[in-house]
Amino acid sequence: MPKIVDHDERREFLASVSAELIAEHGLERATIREIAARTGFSRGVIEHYFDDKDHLITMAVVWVNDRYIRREQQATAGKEGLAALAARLQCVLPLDREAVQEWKIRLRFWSEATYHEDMQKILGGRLRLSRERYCQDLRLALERDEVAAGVDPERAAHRLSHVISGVSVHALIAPAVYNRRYLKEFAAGLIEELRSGHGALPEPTL
Amino acid sequence: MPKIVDHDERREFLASVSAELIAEHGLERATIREIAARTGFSRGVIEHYFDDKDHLITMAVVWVNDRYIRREQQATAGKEGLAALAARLQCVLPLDREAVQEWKIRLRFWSEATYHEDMQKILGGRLRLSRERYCQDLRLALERDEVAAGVDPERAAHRLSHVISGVSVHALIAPAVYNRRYLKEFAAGLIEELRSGHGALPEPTL
Amino acid sequence: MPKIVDHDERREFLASVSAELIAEHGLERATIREIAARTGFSRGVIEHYFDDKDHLITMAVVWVNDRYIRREQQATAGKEGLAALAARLQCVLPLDREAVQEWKIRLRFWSEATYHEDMQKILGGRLRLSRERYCQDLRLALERDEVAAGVDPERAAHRLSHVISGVSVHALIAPAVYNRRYLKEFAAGLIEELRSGHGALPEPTL
Amino acid sequence: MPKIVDHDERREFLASVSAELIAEHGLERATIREIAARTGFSRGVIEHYFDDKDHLITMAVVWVNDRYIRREQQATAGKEGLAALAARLQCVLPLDREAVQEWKIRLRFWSEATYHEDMQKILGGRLRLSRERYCQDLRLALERDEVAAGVDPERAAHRLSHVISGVSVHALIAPAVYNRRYLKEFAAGLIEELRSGHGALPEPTL
DNA sequence: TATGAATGAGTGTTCATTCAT
DNA sequence: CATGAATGAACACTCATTCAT
Repeated sequence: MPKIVDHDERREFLASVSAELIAEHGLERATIREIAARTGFSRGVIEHYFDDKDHLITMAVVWVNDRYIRREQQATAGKEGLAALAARLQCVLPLDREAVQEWKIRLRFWSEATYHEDMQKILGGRLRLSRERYCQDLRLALERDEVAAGVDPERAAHRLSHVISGVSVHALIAPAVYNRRYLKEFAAGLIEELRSGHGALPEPTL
Repeated sequence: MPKIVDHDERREFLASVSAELIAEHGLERATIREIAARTGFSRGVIEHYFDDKDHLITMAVVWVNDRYIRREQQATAGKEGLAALAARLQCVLPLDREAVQEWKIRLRFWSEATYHEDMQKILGGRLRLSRERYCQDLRLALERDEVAAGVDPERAAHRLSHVISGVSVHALIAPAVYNRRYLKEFAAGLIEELRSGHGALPEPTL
Repeated sequence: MPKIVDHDERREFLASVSAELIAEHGLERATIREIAARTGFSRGVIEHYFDDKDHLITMAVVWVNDRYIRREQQATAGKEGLAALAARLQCVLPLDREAVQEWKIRLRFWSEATYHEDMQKILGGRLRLSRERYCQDLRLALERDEVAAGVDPERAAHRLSHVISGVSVHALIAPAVYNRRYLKEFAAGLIEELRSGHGALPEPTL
Repeated sequence: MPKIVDHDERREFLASVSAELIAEHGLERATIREIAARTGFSRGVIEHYFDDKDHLITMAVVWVNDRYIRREQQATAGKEGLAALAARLQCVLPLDREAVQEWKIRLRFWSEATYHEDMQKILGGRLRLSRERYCQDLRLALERDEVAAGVDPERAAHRLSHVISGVSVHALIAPAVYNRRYLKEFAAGLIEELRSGHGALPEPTL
């Protein structure tokens, strides 16, 4: 019998190393050679676990997202409404190594999605899902009177989604300005804004 | 008698074609070969105008930014305060081909800036400059009572910057959802919010 | 208790699948991986039955020839002279799937024999044997006055061998022209020619 | 100005070296690396002259055929009828190094044509053309009474084509038996047969 | 006996870059 | 000034083969 190897585990390991590499030095340096070198495996071993490089990269993207989702679920476990939303914010903003890594990778593949329709579908879908989670939190928060009555959960969720992406991306390219402290205050500000109803955006008068 | 060639013009032309290529098919396909083929120049001519590929790419980034700045200056000429801010929004949001192209390129190089310090410095600087322009608009708007008194121009400028980046990037990866109409309404909403003072963010209670 | 496996049978099976693959997609695609995938065996099992890939390929060639010989023996059983020769023709010409497969493989390995002496020895030997079978048929046919008296069996056998190879190979590369009907008429023509003595080649006047 | 290189000449040179390599060690060893090594160029140079390997190989095949056609034209210049046919035979049969080389390559690509439709079309077309040249010779020979009246030029041309391919291929795999002397006598026999009318094949009685 | 994990050589290809002309 | 010939490094990928289990 051959050496027993947990394929899924190994696949996950390789995907995680790929993700690390992408976050560290960019997608272009995430070559099979480099990944093999980092993992200590030979180049050929990767073909055992992935059809080709595309598959590997895709799995790296999936792995990063899965990790993020898991983190978010853990952080929001038992929470609802505004508390859950606050937890989500803590999770998604690039406040720790993992979240920073995730944003670097997200940024790279958002760029990729610009001219790859498949990627656009995947990443666009994820964007929608995360926005829907925000929306659900807001709806529950509204029911519980945790947020001002004037807040439109749909619009606010869109707005939150934008502002989170914006500030996170900015934190990557201007980390001195948009540092941990800034991000934390920013997150607190967002929550407070919803609570006070300042986030109840007026209908634009076109 | 040497052929008379306007070096700067040609350099700019080459940079513009590079930018086009990057926006169209990604940085990876913006090879010297492809640029040479598109411009009709020989591969060798490119090294005359650029030290190496990095230089060429950098100039493409510069070119895109210059074009954007020029557009913004044209759009805001003679305007001040909230009107200028509104004009800036119209300019920067991916509402037309040029702005979309710019965002595609920006997105790609923001990703690059993640692990290239030089690029981070350049792009971080630009981010600051554009934020300062927003801030200046807001200050003038405050003086003229175009925006609610409670608005903190600094904080609002940061916030604007984030939300603009966020919605623009989202428009690239989910163009069906964040389409032209959405963006236009969104821009109008932002202006209205400032005017009405809903954008006057409360201090977060940490 | 060890699993009981008929080694020869399995070896033959593997060889036959290899032959199939060679005929279908060429020698280059007859990889161990592909053979393993087609047979359902693991890659490793193949090395148990064959020293290396060369051995496997050689056995595929042997298998194809064996199959052909068996077919020819069946077809000529109880026949002698011109009747046997006609049967041989029906057997060897690419008139059915099996014969076509055989010719594809033969053609590929004749090419191989061009620069591999071992293969040349094997295939050259087979060529001689098949020619000798033709010759023997002709000798008997002469004894029985089935063919014209002037026919030199040696020379005619050589000639038959050439023309059979030629028309068969041509049928592979121009199947529209050299179709089943052509081949059948051609075979009949060859027999008729021997019968009538038109095949009694004059000595060349050098 | 760059070094001036005759592209066609260089392309032809590279194609000829490829053809040589194919004839010597088979298509599989005709790698770009090996070709580059033989020519003394670097690997990269080949991309200057050929789109990809397929192009290179195709040109090698074309080159071989062109050379053969040129040789045939030279040999048949000023000749007609049976004399031209005899000259063609001298040319095509593997009597010298060049013709042997051509047959080795032909054989390899005939095998390829077995499962590549494009190649089948090309090689099938060439087969037809060469047969038509035989046919034309025969028609003229008939007009001049160089061949027996009963000869059907169409049928004889097909037959010639087959037998030439057959004996040539056999000469490659059994060179000891089908040596130069055999081939020469064989060619003479073919001509004599046509002259004497023995080649006037009777209609098969199906 | 059988498996499949692991290896590493070899392939075509793309590319930035150098440099003689 | 400008060309494009030439180079060689790097890449993904395929494959036969080895070997511990």
